[in-house]
Amino acid sequence: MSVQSVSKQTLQRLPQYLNFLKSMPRTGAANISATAIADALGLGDVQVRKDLALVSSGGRPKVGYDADRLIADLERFLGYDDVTSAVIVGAGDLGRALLGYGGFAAYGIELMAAFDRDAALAGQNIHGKPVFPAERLKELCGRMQIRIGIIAVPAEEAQQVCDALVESGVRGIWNFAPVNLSVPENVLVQNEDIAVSLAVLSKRLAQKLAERE
Amino acid sequence: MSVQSVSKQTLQRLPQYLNFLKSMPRTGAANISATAIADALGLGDVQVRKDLALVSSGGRPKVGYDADRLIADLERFLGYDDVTSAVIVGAGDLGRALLGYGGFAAYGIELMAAFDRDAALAGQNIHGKPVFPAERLKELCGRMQIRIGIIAVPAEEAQQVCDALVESGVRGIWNFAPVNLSVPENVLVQNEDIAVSLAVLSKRLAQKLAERE
DNA sequence: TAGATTGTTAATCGATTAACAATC
DNA sequence: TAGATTGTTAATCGATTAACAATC
Repeated sequence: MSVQSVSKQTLQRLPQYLNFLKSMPRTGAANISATAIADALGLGDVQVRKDLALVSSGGRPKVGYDADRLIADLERFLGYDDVTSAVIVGAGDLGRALLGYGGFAAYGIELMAAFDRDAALAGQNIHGKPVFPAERLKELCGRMQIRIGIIAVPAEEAQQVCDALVESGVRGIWNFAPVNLSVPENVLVQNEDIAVSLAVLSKRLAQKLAERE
Repeated sequence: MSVQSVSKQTLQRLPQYLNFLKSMPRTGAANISATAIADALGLGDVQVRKDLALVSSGGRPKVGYDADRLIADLERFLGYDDVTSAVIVGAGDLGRALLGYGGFAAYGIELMAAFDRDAALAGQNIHGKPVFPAERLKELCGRMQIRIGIIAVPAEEAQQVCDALVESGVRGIWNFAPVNLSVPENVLVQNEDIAVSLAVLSKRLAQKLAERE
């Protein structure tokens, strides 16, 4: 299947549409217009229409889009169909929160297990997923053909965990530790930096408060 | 103090620079060039220089920037100087993880307390911050002059929590629940959508894996 | 038919990159 | 002086918006 290319901005809006559509009360005839989506999310209607055109061809003049079909089209586009196995390393607060997040499936990511250094956690189930001791990481990731590793350990351990994941065949790393990981060229790293949002929030608020003066 | 305007893209890169500079080993003469930063973060050197020019005027030809001064300039620009009080609502896994995140201060956000519906949590300290029962939210937020509320409760409760925060005078809301909150016009909402990153990761990986075929 | 809505083509806007002058 | 680096001005690139035709 060809992977269509899509701009980063558009790609960031698509999950919002999906999210919004899923949260809509499903009452009877479930059609929705691009304009309604745009209003709800504070975007331009033309922009929404253009984004959706990349994903679905189900829009009908005067009627809008069939919500269920649009959800299905968005999920297909975003990867629902070809499932990738993932593990989380680090079963602390953040790791647990991620284990409890139910939305992975919609993006084609299947969370198989967690790993933790703490032997007391190993053997437990968290949100229905098994926790294994860190020593078994390489062995099990190799065996389970894990493609994505999610790093939720303290900054000091992140590089080491990253190396172990790469050795066991992981191709993509979602890094929640505030560190710049070094990886071989064929491995993809995506940094999840809470500080980015924090800065944006802080700045927007400062601007807003300043306006009012 | 005037709040300079800065593009969204630039604003998203500034915390990365700050992060990187802070994680650098501080060995002797601590100068760093825009090119070095760019290489480390996978950006263009001209872009880094242009971003930094908005924040600092400490760059010297041939020498680069003084790392400590650049850190200070970034923090000042990002709001370190004018501190805003915040609370977290919801002391579940995610709330706890946020309470343990030490980086708020660098962006001028001071985390005062957490609230939770669960009476058993109230009275405890988590990562050194007090947890109060949800019933006291309005009273205490009003009294403490809280400006930012961080919502880390399940989706079903988010709107209700949001309303309570707004009533008690909160001006900015950082929402981790996958819901579109409705707020009065003078309140700022920033949605933290893990699904956005997830989608980006999933798509980038699919593209990467497809390339190799 | 008239009105609402989609989808496309052209114009505008903004961000990135390239080229270059300034400086230590 | 020569080379490395900053910072600025102009050119390019890409994304958003506006205008409009198509359609139910």
